[in-house]
Amino acid sequence: MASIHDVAKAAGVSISTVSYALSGKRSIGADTRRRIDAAVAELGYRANAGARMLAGSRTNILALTAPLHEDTYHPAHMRFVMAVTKAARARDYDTLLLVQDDATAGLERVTSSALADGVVVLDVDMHDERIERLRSLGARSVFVGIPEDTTGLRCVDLDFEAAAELAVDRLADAGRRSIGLVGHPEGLYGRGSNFPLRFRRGFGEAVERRGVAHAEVYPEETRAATRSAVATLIERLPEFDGLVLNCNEPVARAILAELTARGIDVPGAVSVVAGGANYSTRDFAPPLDVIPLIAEESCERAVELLVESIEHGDAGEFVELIAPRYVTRGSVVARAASEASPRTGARV
Amino acid sequence: MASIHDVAKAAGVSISTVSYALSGKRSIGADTRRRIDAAVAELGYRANAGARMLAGSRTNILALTAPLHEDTYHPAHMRFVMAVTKAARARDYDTLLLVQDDATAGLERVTSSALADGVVVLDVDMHDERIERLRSLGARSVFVGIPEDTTGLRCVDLDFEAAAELAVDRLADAGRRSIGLVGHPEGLYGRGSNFPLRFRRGFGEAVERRGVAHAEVYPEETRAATRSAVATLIERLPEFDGLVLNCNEPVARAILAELTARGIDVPGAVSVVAGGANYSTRDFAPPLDVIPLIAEESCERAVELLVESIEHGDAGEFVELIAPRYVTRGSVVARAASEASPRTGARV
DNA sequence: CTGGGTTCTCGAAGCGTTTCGATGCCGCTG
DNA sequence: CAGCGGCATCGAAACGCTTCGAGAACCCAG
Repeated sequence: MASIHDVAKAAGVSISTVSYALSGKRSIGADTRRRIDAAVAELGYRANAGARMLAGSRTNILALTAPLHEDTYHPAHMRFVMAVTKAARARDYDTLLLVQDDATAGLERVTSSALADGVVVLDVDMHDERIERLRSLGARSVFVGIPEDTTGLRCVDLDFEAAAELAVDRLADAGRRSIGLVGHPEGLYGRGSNFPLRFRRGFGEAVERRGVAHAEVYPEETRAATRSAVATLIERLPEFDGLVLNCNEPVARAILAELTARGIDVPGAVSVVAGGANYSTRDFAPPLDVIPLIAEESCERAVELLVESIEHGDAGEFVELIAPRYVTRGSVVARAASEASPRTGARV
Repeated sequence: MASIHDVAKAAGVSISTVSYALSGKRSIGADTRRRIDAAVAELGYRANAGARMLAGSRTNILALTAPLHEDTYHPAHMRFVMAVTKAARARDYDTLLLVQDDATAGLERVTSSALADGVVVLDVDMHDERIERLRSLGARSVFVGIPEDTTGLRCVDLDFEAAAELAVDRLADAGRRSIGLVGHPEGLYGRGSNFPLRFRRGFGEAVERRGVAHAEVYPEETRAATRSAVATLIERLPEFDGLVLNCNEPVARAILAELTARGIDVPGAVSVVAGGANYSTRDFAPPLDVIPLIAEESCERAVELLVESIEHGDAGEFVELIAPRYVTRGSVVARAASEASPRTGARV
């Protein structure tokens, strides 16, 4: 493997000149630069990563801690992992994957051995054990998600509370007075996963503020569960006419199918909004209004901020919430004033 | 951050003694070892990764090239990524993720900069562009999957051909004479994804050998597609009485549901085997006989072989096929000899 | 012609490990 | 008691890069 030594020799210059030519940290004569570039190309030179880390005290590696839980929804999880990796590469960083038990234990390993310059934290719980670990290690990190106590942390995420409020507001604005929430499976809330809880909190505040009737269900991804979830909503909300979905794609589809099967017209009888959805609702029947959760967006921003802090050393804590965008696809319509019971009406 | 220097001073020994104590490559006096261990613990010492790479010319990092295609089935993909990462950690290796366009381009970067000691190749295509790249780089690698030309490569995977044959044989042994195959979506075969093709090849050979009627369908993951897939099988196979599934879980469930919806009795009228399935069939209705594809198994072995070659330098090419295991759950039963047309019979 | 800037290049000092010979010391054998 | 083999330890030389300080060459103003 060619070393910087070989390049220097081939170009007839010193090692340091090669280094400066490649890093661009000092000006280099045009001719010298040409000869160096030629030598690099010919030898296929690539700086040794270990040497570079040692001398430069920078690794150009980001650790990505992404634990996998029993109830993790793989497609979404994968999308975030990919998004972080892509964003890192765009800034010339590689990504080291920390999973399972190592998602926590590995943090110490990679940071205190200076294997990674920073850590991207995915799948954040409200009281995440990685927070303390990271704090005590003094490691540079960014959370994609907002835990309960953000003191000293840097966090980026979609503003799920605002997203939930936005969804409720749109439904309420359309005259919907009885709004259901289809959330994630119970377990997620139980273990403190941050975004379902934040969404639910926003939902609770919004229905309160708007003074609308409401009910929540948390179905698993099975046909039976989604079926009974719809039944529960109908039972608990006599005037059920609005629905906010904050669940994964298969559940969303199943809920919609169940409404259809019951002869409930969407959006006439029940208007529906998908909130914080990491999937497209364009090919749903009908297509749903949606407040999208775009993995690329959060992850891009998170990596950007992390890399900036690595390279320019500006620390400081912050919580950056990404404002929700509302995409209209026609699944929310004004409620016909005359209708006494929308569901009954729809059954005709 | 404490360096080996600090540890040496704290323990009152030389640097090299600390190094040998930690690596175990030379014997160390009991008392010295105790003092070193104490110093390490107290200082929270952890060897600098860059320095270790440079001096030891080993990084303890594996690159994992896992491109994501349009049609990638995320849960399965994720399972393999996780399995590789876990297996690597068990041997004290970290995993660097190479995705997207970087899945190929990144190979050169990480190997020629000596960032990784070896490469695990996932999601292998029959004519994979990474093969040539890896060959020309002379990089240590292991493929999880079997491409068309394996010259000079090391490959590990479930023996999908044998799995398909096993599935057909079991059905044929049970007297099934008209066997359908539900494969993956067309696109996968088109782009040359290796395992669906290998499974299909095995299926083709087996039905030929056993002299049974056969038909193949390749549904997408939509209700309409699975429905029409079943219709096609029935149409093409007048005596349709056996079915091999080599598709993803949602499709498998949908196919089964469709059979049920049509009043086709499983396993009586049509016996079913899931082949090369990366999901559990235990909670299917009915539970299916299965030849499982266990990500952990292939990935464990792949990493084991890769690490061994890194650490003991034994190169050499090989193709290691993991023998299929057949798990009986009762979805294959002997065909009643009297029945003329099993499907018709089942409808009663 | 001198002095002071630029601009480009170089040598050398690290960075924190691993690893290869020593070396000193011990107990044993002949 | 000399000589020898083993064990435990040490010093120093890499490993390949980055970066600092300095020097050479040149130009321009005074």
